[in-house]
Amino acid sequence: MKHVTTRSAGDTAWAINPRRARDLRVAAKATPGDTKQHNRTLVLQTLYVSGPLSRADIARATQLTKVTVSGLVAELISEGLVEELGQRESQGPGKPATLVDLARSAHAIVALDLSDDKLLRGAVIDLAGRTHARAEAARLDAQGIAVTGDAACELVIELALTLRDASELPVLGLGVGTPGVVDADGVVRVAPNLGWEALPLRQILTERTGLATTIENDANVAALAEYSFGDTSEDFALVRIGFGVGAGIILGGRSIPGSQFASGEIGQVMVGTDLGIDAPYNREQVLEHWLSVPTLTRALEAAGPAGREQVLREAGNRLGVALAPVIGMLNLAEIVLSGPPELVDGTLADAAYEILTRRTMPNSHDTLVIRTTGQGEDLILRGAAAVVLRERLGVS
Amino acid sequence: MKHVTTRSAGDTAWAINPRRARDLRVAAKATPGDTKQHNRTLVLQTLYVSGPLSRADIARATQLTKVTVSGLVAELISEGLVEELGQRESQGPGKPATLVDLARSAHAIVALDLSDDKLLRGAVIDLAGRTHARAEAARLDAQGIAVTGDAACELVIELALTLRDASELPVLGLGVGTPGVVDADGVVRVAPNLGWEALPLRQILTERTGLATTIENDANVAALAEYSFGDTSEDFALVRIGFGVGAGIILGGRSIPGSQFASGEIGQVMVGTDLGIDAPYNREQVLEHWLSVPTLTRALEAAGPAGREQVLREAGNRLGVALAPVIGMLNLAEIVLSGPPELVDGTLADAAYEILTRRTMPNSHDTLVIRTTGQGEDLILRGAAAVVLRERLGVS
DNA sequence: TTTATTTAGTTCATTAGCTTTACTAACCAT
DNA sequence: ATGGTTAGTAAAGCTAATGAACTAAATAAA
Repeated sequence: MKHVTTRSAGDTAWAINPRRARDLRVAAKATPGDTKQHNRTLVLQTLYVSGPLSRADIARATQLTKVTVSGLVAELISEGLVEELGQRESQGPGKPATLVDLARSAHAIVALDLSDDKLLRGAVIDLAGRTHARAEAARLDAQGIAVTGDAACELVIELALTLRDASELPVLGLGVGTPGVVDADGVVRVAPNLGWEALPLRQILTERTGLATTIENDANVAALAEYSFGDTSEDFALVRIGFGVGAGIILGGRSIPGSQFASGEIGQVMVGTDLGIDAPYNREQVLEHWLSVPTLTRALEAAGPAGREQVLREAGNRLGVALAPVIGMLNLAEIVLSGPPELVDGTLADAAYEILTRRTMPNSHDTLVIRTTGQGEDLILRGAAAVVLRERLGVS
Repeated sequence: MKHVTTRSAGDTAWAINPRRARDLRVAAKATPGDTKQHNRTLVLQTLYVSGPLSRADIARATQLTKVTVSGLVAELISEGLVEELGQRESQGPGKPATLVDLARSAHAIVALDLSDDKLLRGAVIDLAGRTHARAEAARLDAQGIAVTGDAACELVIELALTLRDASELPVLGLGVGTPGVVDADGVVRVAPNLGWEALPLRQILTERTGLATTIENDANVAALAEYSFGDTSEDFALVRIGFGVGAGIILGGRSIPGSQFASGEIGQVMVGTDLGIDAPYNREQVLEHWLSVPTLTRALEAAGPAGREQVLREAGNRLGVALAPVIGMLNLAEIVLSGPPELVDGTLADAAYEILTRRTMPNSHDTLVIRTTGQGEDLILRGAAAVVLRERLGVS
């Protein structure tokens, strides 16, 4: 029934993953200053999420003492990040509270969206999410061809400068959502669409604009926007259907960058086994072949009005097939689709959902939600702004 | 070329994700005590991965001052977690260093592996990874049928008690790797194989054994074992081929639990589109149909020696098809396979790799490594021990 | 009208923890 | 011996959070 053996120790000690030792160098010590930083951010975050509050409210919400909160708030006020709003009209006994809030209209963020192949877009957005100015720059040259490489980079710099100068508010930072692979240092490792390779965009923009700059992949910032301003859960993927197809992934409330900063590259994966299970890589069998805006548009034109449903259904089906293993693997709660509503909404999304339920077991999909984004046109701009909020204020 | 508009603010403020406000309740304030806890863990972690060191070495490695390190080390020594090893023979001028190290042979962990359908396994393992005792309990009743439900639970408790009592060292904690879905409170939400549903296993074991207990899914602890003691990167998935097929995922060095604590359920996902793209869910088309040990064994018997390669190749192919979207999506650096070596090693792994390279774009797979685990039979036991180390010492 | 109660926010002394500076201990080399 | 080097400790100081006591300003009750 039961079998017990006692051995002399010393046979098979384990070895510790050598790469972990290296990581340790990164693990930082903590100081009292870190404690303060943490609590400061906690206060900011509380205000950010829960609107105007009294110091006492903040103390209750954060579990910090009134004394500590008063000190932190005073500091934040002196930095201009928080402002007093006057007294709350008293409701019940006790001294009336003085309300404080993030100075939402006192700072702005410059956000850029480089995801479109024809038009670079940008905006000045304040901390309340209000747009104060917009600017666009056509990516086309005199011959009507999209500019790339250094010329495109110059266009981006110009756009950033224009918006920086258009802002009447002090600018907290510059956030950029760009297609391509962006590493943790803000270097665009590769962005075929823009003709960039190993372009240190963050450094360039920081130098040229004087603004604290953050660069991230467009699908990632889109996911962050959805997470910050949508009604998402903590585990979801946003699939962006545009010139290409890419995804941004949030797990446990954290953005997933991938080992090579190339997460979300779902568009280039083969879908289905139409050509046999061991068929070689074939561009006609990758997800983008069915799902990108250019190919979808072409297919819809070719099919005519009668074939429209069929084309959209096929696209949704393929998306479902591609996502099924991801859903099973990650136990996602939600898939958010972003793309032209007339293409994505309805049939396409429905078909994807149906295929997902057909290809994964109920456990994996019975709480799954699939829906389209409610953030509209400004998804990327908002995401770029959210990235700056996260980096500069620890708020998100 | 460029088009700038300045709007009055106030048009479209963003709304903050309402679920975030709720999460805030979890976000905790920091106190000076947290700082100390952090640094204490940092010292432990440093000793854990870098072997015996002098106090001065630790100070250099952690960036803490010698004074702080001396204080923390003194405390850890008084708790019995760290011990002085005597002087290092001097090499060069200066006072010779006194070496200290984790008291690796002074504490033990009781680890249980419930993943096998016939045999519950357990061991007493010290902090160096040496096995001090082993015990097993057959899951079969008098009729030779695997016990489930409460009877299985009793068997687990007995096994834990046996090992606890067999340990001559003080026991730091009890770690359990079990099949099924386990939530953050150590409740087994569902484990069909063991006939458990909503079983508060952690609570039960804590009460019955008096040991600090941690329960996690078997594939997750396997991944953690590989991450702790293998030579993995920070972004990988471990695919466990056993009675079923499940996976554990580590991204950025963190374990991914999934929104419903059910990550890694890759075995129940349909693979390929043999029956058409919109075929209904079919157990004959899910990954486990080709890849689990029982089905593989059966297929190999049916095929005979001549068909062996073909069967293994097909299984590897299916695994590759299922993993391709996951690889593209997560940009994993590595896939680790765990299962009977005679089945998994070689043809199966090779086929999976080849399919992966055929179904994902080079960017996604050109640095991808696929290999089998080097942790052997004790993978789950080691993982269960690693979980306890992580929970109790913050070390991993 | 006066008094008690309640809530907001501040002042002050205390505690916890890390750091700097200064020191002793112990070793090597000249 | 003496100077230089490294390990480790002691004492004082700085930062940050805390608890107790206090003031301020309102409502409710007597």
